[in-house]
Amino acid sequence: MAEVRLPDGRTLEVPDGTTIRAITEQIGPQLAKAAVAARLDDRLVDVSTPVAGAAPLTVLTGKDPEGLEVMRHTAAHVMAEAICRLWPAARLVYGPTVRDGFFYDIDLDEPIRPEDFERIEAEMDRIVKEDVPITRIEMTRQEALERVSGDPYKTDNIQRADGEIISFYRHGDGFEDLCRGPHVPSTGRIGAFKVLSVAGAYWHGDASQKMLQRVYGTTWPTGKELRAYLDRLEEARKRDHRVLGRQLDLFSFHEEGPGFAFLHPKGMIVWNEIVDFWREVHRRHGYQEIKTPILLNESLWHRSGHWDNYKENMYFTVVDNTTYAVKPMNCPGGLLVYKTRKHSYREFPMRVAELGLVHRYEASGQMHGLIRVRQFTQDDAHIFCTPEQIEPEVIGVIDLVQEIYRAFGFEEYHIELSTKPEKHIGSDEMWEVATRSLAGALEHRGLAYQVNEGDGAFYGPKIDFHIADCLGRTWQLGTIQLDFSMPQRFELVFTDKDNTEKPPVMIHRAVLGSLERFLGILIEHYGGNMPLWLAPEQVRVLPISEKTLDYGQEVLTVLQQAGLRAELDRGDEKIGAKIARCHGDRVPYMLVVGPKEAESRSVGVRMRGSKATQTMTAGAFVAAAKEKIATKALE
RNA sequence: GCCAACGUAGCUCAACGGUAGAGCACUGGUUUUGUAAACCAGCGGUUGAGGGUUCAAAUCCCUCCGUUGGCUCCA
Repeated sequence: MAEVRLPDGRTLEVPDGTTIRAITEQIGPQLAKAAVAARLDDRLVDVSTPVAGAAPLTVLTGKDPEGLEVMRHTAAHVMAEAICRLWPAARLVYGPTVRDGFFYDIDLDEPIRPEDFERIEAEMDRIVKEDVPITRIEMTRQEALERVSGDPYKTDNIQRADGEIISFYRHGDGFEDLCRGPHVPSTGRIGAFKVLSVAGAYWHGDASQKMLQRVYGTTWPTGKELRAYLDRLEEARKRDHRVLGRQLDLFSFHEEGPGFAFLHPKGMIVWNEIVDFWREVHRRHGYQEIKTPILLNESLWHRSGHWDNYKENMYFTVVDNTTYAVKPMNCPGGLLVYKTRKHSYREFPMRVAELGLVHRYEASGQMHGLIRVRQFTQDDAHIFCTPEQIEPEVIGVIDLVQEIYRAFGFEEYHIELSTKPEKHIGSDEMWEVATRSLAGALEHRGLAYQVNEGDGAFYGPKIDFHIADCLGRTWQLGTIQLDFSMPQRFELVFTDKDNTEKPPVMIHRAVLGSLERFLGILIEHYGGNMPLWLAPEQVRVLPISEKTLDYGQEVLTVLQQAGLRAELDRGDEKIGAKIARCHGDRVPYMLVVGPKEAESRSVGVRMRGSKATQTMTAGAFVAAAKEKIATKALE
């Protein structure tokens, strides 16, 4: 007899070899109908799996995250079959689930186009209606290799698979695919699906390999959930910083300068507020600030190693037969400043910041609004210190990063530690010491992090801070990079206690990363609704009619005298229209002034996003607003 | 850079072989308004650029530029 323990604590005794499906039938017809897969003894399995011995069993339905993932995985297979029916020449490569959906990589010379999606969905519908059982076939690795012989992709997949038992899944008569599983019991059980997009993807993510067609889709337990998901996507697009940037007149891009952002007056207000705050925090954390040139002689870049390691991302210009590079990084210039005089251990740690404008040539396909550009301002700093000071300094930077992110309301970010890449300078020993110090600092602060082997900068390992945009794509903001190489290349020294000259350790770090990117992420984070301290226009005075325009002007003067960024709506529209426009412009406060308010010398305060109004004196409003600004209230 | 799609008025979109149209914005006028968009009129386009096919091209074909979604690469 087998003994399965259910999540509610019950134990069921069934004969060995009883399938999970039979057990679900025993528990209840509802569950039997809803079951898509199961977790048996901590393994994800098909419901057709027989049980033996004693094991915990959790039956999964589309409501469980794991069950939904199984549905999505099966949906990928169903889509693959549909595509194979429509394009018999298609070769299947790899079809995993991703967040909120799945994709299948397909090798097919004829392009699959968005107008084909309906045909694919119709064919999938047919497969779903057929509702054929999905069965698992197991065999040895050798048998599996023979079964797929001639198919380079599946052969490769088998060679990469773990374990000696290789499984295939088959549904209907013809369709079979190499797969670890598990899958839902039949093709009728994949929920409400939609084919979303198609894009090129290199085999194994290697640009030297063939480009495959990656077809993306999603599926949800019910049509209602599918529609809710599509609505969410639609909503997310409204938060897109490129859309809001145009709508709110913050910035623009032009064909004349692809990848170079033009900041408009309102965008500059946000920018300057960020910079003011940044300077205040950095002064408090013991940073000095410098500014170095954008164009520097090519020879400097030979010395720094950028010529050998970064040339393809750099811009150059020739004047008087001399080649200058447009700086892609601020460090070499900062090192020239360091070398203008002797340094003592007493100055260390020396924290030198620079809001440096850098240019990096990015291939055309990777630009993305403000988030990925060819010219950006790094909130850079270089910390010169002794080896003993590395860990406390890195901890200090981590604390600084957390303080600044918190001020903007960023609670969700993740941390990555990147190690030695193939193309690098410096000895293996240096890399090891540097990498250990970074990990040590993270562990000291008890922060979880993910290791990216081989993803470091060419001069040292790094810690990166990543934040997601409106569509869930994550981007790197802050970074802490250790560098034992650059000081050697530039023969930097400091005089130590024992009166000998030694090379300092250099830490490159950025908190916001790129101001442009940060601004983009910030816009999406707030959906354009900037907190009061950042809002380009903080208050708008709305007269009920021209009759109270004069009083409105008076209130405006009070607001402006108090240092608030305020405007007066002089239009002759009705008050409802003026309010609607304020919402569109994302103005945090609306002050309605009509005859009543003029009479009592007050203002009717209405907050963005709310219907409630409150009457108070202009002075009381100013005091409350200034308090919010001073504390950088997030509302 | 690669794969696919897209590019029409300032913005959002329509017209899909027969000499470009709407809403919003903008300008002028009417209205003098009480809490999420009053009314009328006007202005506005060598349809991203260049070439080709055709009696005729926004529409079909080619090249380039830009943008979008991915891949690769990075802040």
